[in-house]
Amino acid sequence: MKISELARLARSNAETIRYYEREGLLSKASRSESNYRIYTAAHLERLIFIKHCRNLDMTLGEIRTLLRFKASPEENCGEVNRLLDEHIEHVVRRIGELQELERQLRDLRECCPDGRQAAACGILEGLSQPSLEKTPGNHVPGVHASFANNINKS
Amino acid sequence: MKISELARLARSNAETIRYYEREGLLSKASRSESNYRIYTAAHLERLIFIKHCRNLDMTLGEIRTLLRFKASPEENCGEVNRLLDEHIEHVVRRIGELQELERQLRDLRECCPDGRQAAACGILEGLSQPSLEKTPGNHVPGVHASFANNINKS
DNA sequence: GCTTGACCCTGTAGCGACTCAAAGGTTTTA
DNA sequence: TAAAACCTTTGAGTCGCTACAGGGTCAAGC
Ligand SMILES: [Zn+2]
Ligand SMILES: [Zn+2]
Ligand SMILES: [Zn+2]
Ligand SMILES: [Zn+2]
Repeated sequence: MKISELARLARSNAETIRYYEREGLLSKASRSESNYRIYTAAHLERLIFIKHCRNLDMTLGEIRTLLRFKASPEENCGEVNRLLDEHIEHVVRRIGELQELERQLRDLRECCPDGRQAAACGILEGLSQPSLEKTPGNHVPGVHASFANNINKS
Repeated sequence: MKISELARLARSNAETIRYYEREGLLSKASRSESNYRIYTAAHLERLIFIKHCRNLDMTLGEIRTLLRFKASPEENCGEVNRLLDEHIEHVVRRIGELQELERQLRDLRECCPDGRQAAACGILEGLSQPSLEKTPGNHVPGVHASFANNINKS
């Protein structure tokens, strides 16, 4: 099959598939006479696997590790289980950060229940106070970014 | 003061400050004879405001809006309050997505409580099943990315 | 006076995981 | 036969920084 059919079957899209090939997640497809990529059922299976992992918010690095284990079925899967445990920890930690964030935001929101002049807005005022800085290791964009981003000193 | 002192006082760093200037969040500093940026207390105040907003995981776009209101104190702050409500919604939605993710990950983890051969690993097997696709609008990297990213068709 | 080191500047590239568009080649359909 | 619908490569854009590289400036110590 050609790339757009593979994309349709995996509910992915062609550009993502080419990207995965560049990144080495998907092995290079064979080519037709006119240089079109030709895929097999094995490619589809692998792409679906990747998609499931991405649905679970794993990084491509984590997925690469899982794929290595899929490729060597005789090895012990302890590392797979450990990877999943760690990833669960990534998600749990991020949930905690966001819950703390929600608390802070709701506190702030209560500073201005009604519409006033901006000069008297409790929210703008609250954001100007130096007291808000207590947040520990937050403002993390993604589930993983808490580790990548927090190499800042702050 | 020069840029690194501003950075120290705001617990930020010089490169970020220059980036904010490029992005128009911080007004251009005046320059010394030797072309160094020279900052005032007003810059510090504004930078601290920005930092608080970032600590609350707002985007630079959201922050830009808030800064506009700070700059025009006679306007009604209803839009500020609305922006905050929407941002709280961003966070709440992301928490929900991540909780669903955590459930799915824990389900998957239970498929392989012990270390086996990778060929028999319940996790690798679970990820290969086509059943996992139920997740609705997920695999979203950040609090906001759920809106930016989900313009994909999937 | 001279060197060292700590600053400062601009400009560019990189991160992750794509997404989009340009500019062209091929295949299918009307 | 011509238009539409594919396919190809390449390069740039997203977000919020961070990290160079390759320079200029400045204060202190010798
Ligand atoms: Zn993870
Ligand atoms: Zn208000
Ligand atoms: Zn928001
Ligand atoms: Zn296992």
